[in-house]
Amino acid sequence: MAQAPDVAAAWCRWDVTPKEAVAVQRQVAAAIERTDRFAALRTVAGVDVAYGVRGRGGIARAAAVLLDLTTLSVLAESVVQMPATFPYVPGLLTFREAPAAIAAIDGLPMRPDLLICDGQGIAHPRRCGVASHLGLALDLPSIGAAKSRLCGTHLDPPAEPGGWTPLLDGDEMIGACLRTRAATRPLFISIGHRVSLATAVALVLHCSKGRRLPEPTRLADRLSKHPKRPESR
DNA sequence: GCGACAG
DNA sequence: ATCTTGTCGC
Repeated sequence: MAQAPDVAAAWCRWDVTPKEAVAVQRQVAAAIERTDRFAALRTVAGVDVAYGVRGRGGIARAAAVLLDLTTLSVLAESVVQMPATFPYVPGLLTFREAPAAIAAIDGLPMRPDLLICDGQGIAHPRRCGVASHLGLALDLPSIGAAKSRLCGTHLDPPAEPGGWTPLLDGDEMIGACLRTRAATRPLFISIGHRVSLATAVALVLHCSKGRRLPEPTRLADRLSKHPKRPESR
C-alpha cells in the first residue's frame, strides 16, 4: 500500500518537454470544473507576462494586480522576473508563462478570490488554456479573457457593449466572443476553472469599465511592461 | 500537402 | 509577445 512518492499533481509540473506538456494538459482538462463553485468574491487578480527585458530576450516579467471586485480599486501589486525557458508554442502557452505568473500571484499579500488571465480558458484545442491550468494549479476560480482566438468559430458579436456570440468548436460551446466596448475588437471569454461561462461574461463586463480589457488584466499588462521600479536593467 | 496558430 | 512614427478620433 506504499503510495507513489512523486504524486506531485500533474498540473503543477512546468519543467517538461513539449510532448510531456500535451500529456499534462489532458490530465488537467479532465479536472477542470465548468460550473460556479466559489464563496463570496470580494477580490480579483489579473496576471500577465511580458518578455525581452531591454531588448534582450529570454526574460519573463510577470505582474499580478489585486483589485476590490466591487470598487475595482487597486489593493496590491506584485512583479517578478525570471528566465523564460519553455518556448512559445500555440496551445502550450501555459508552460511558458505559468512559472512567472504563479510567482507573481504568490507575491501578492493575500490570495485573490478570483483570477482573470490574458489568454484562453477551455477555449483551447484540449480544453486546457492558461486560465484553466492556472486556476487548477492554484485552486482558484478563474476566467480566460483573450484578445484573439486560438480555436473555434463565431459570428461577429453585436456592436453594443455586452453583446456576444457563442464561440463554437463543432457543436460544443467553448466560450463567448464578447464586445466589451464599442468600436473595438471583441474579446474571447471562456471558462477557466470553477466559473460558468455566463458568470464569466458577467464578471468581465463588470470589470471592463468602458475599456476593451477588464481592469485586472489591463493593469497587469501595463505593469508587466512598465514596472514602477524598473526590474529591467 | 496547405493553412491556422492565446502570448 | 516584440520590433517601431506618426496619425486619426473621442
